[in-house]
Amino acid sequence: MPSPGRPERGRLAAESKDALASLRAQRLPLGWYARETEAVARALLGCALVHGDRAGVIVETEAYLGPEDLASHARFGSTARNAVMFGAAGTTYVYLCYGVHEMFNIVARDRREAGAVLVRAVAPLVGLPDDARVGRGPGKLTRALALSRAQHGRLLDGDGLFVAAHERVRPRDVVRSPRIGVDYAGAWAARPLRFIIAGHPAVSGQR
DNA sequence: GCGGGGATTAACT
DNA sequence: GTTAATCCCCGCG
Repeated sequence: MPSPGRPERGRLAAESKDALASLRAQRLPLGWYARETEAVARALLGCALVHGDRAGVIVETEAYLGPEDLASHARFGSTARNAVMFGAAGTTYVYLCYGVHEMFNIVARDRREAGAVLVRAVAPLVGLPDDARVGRGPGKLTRALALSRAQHGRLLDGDGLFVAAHERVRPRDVVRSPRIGVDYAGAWAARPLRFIIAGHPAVSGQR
């Protein structure tokens, strides 16, 4: 008999499978990302980020607007690393930060160039320990969801890696603030391009 | 090639 | 509050 704290393995797997199937049915089409970058960053809150058999609810994002945005990697124009930012909306942009952490971004823009949204935190949803800390922060979320540069440049239209509509977030629960860790960007550092679900335990910068 | 620095995190003092 | 870890990008010459 399985102990109360440790559900039987087959039952857990079946629940996860159902949850992932439901998410797949709610997958956002690529056209959804072809809008103003800020709007996408806001709308991603409450959506599920799914990779393989794991998923998290997005609770924190940042918008990087394009070459004119001095906090964005696009500020140097198109380079070997960031070229995908100048490509199709709905493409992943994954890079290594401080030689240690993988950062997961989604290209999101209308006609303007090179907009992208950094996903900074997720709450556990499927296949993750029920602990808000595992996805709290951009480097930790990629580890929790097993995302790395191996996923760089992929379109979010497959079954293995995608974003799905999940929870509706009320406007009054969304808070904007300056982006984290971009003090080098002059006036751009002060712009309120970070979006969080207010008070959510998985938002970074707590305890 | 070289040198400076980074969209972070955990472990210190 | 400070710092190490640790890789590779980018600008410049």
